[in-house]
Amino acid sequence: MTILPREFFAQPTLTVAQNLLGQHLVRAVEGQHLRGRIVETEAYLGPEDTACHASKGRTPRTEVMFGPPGRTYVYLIYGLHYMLNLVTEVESFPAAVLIRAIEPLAGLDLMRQHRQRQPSQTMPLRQIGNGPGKLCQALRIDKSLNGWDVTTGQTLWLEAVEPLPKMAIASGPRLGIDYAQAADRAAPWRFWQRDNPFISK
DNA sequence: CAGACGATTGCCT
DNA sequence: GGCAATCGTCTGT
Repeated sequence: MTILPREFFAQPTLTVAQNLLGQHLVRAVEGQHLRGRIVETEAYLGPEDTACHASKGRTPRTEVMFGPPGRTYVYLIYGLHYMLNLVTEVESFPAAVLIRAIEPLAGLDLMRQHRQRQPSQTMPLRQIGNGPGKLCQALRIDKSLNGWDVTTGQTLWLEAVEPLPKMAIASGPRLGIDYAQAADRAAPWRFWQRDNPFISK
């Protein structure tokens, strides 16, 4: 078992976004390891990318993206949902990869418990982590984990798996960024594992 | 300090 | 397909 090191994240963001597909995201909570395979990501490419929060400048919220790679950027959206990003590139270049979906592998009961609204029925496996807000809820990720260093192997980290072959990776425009300029809206910077049933949408 | 709004989700018709 | 939920962050007064 190898924990993804800082060098993995200190690369071009489009490279990291594709290489993250298939890797295991692990969250330690209540003495358990909740584990999911990353199956969908989106790249946010820094100050020139008008879809990237950091294009608006350096603010308290975007500060962590200006820091070293290998840390989390976690923020609240719509007052309801947390989003998990991993900071990429060299320090002071503000870019990150949004984790959009995971395929649950271990700790399923606790993940379901985190996601459950009515405890009466069992949530289908597909719906546990097939969206950026859903996977944060399943893994109990909130603002307290913003800025977390994922290379320490504690609390939240990534474990290395063989990267997917290029053939297995599909790409398309990013979602929910109507506020961005046309060219940025159209850029195919969302990546997912082809034919995987656990992607969002 | 008021106002606008968002890298979404789930429920309703 | 439409739309409400719900609040931190940012902007402009």
